[in-house]
Amino acid sequence: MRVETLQKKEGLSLQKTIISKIADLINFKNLETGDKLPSERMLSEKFGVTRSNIREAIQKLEFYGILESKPQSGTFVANIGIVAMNGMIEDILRLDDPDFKSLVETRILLELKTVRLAALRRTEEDLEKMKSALDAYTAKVLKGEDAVQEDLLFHLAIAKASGNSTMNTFMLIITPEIITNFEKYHVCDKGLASKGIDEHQAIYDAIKSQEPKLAKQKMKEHFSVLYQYCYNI
Amino acid sequence: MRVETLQKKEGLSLQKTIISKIADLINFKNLETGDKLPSERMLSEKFGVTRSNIREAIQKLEFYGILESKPQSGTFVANIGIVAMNGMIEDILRLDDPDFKSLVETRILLELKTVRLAALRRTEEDLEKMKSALDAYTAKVLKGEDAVQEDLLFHLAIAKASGNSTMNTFMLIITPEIITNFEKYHVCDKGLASKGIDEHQAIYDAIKSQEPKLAKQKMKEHFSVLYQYCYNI
DNA sequence: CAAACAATTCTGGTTAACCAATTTATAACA
DNA sequence: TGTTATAAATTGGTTAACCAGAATTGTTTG
Repeated sequence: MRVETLQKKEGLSLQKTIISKIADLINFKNLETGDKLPSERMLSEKFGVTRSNIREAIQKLEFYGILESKPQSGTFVANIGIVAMNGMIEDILRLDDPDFKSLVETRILLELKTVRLAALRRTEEDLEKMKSALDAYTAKVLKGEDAVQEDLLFHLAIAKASGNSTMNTFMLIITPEIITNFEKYHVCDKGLASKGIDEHQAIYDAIKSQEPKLAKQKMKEHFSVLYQYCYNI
Repeated sequence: MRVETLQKKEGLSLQKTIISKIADLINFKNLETGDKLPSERMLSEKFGVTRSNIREAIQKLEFYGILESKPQSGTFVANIGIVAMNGMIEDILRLDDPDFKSLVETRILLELKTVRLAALRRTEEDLEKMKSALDAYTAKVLKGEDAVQEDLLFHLAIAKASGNSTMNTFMLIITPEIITNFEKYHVCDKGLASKGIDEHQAIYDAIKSQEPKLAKQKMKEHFSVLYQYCYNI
């Protein structure tokens, strides 16, 4: 276990080293938007690491939109400028793993927005999805079973109904970590389950009747426990 | 170009097919949290695709926290339950590429929060970072040059100062796309550049003097043009 | 001298063989 | 029979060879 973690950290810091070296290279050689990077093979030799290491680093920089790989051609500096690139790489290198409070804080922010948008934009199909998720949640709770998953599926259905694909994606990204941490820390109290049903129902009704402010208000009430966790403790 | 796009789409739909098949497999075999998936080799044979394809699909599901690969052991269903998994996979499969308006809408939401948090939590070091980004932006604008990058670096510095690593990451994710689309659609008007300096300065001052509400208000004013683009046009 | 063509080199992507660690099966011993 | 020790098979990860296509260079021809 300790070895695995260590290796992972070593691997991560190796990747960071490579990213940093690539950034240095771009700066030192004054590469500009659209210029071609040295080939992966050349970089791997130059830095004394394997081509796989280089590829991983490049792929990460590609994910953040800094580089762009074209098959059978080369890897190029994307059309964000050098200044932005340097700033972003600096940020990427110092990125910490998200802590749970950051996650919750972000979730609350996102959901207060998605629920408002959902109330404005939801289609009939969206309503059906939310309804079935809500029913599944209610059924589980009434049986006295754990319903964290169904809970979050209802919230994801709202995100979907918001019509904002970026927020939908972000909700998908943070949801699994929320689930695991919820179970780990036992944040949610089972005694509040039946209360949860009413709250969900109220949110659903507000979305159905297309009242954005009411929907946001109901969501806020639903999050009151989370608020406490996030800011009071 | 058309061929490349087509191939990419084919590759993407192939991946979606595989993801879908993996989900079917988990459901059909009633695999539960912690259970082991068939080996990559077996899956590749079963689905009639290469192991690389399988690995990519698994990695994507790993990114969303649905699966978990352990070296020299196997790939396992993560400890989010089956119900949540099915819901999430459904969402993942239908995820569209984010449109620009979603992006802008999300950016506005994030920044109105990060600027508030930054006003509350900023350290002296954060202030220095923001100041230097601000100076770089001002200098460029006064020289009459394009300063989209410096602009966004200032905003990223604010995200950093918010102390919320999740929001910081999300800002990093959407920033490159914002930059390229800004340049493509010429959303920002150069005539407004000097106005931008004042607005940035006002935001910085509010953060420095730790006035969250004022900071949010100033950011809102700064975004007025974006608001118009996002909701009026 | 310039333009068109051909062959060679170089590119990122892909595939298959390899590796070390793990798990399982087998056997030997108490 | 139960337990431990050992060997064989299986795992995800890694590496290196391979591929098709793009880019470049060199040659030839008008």
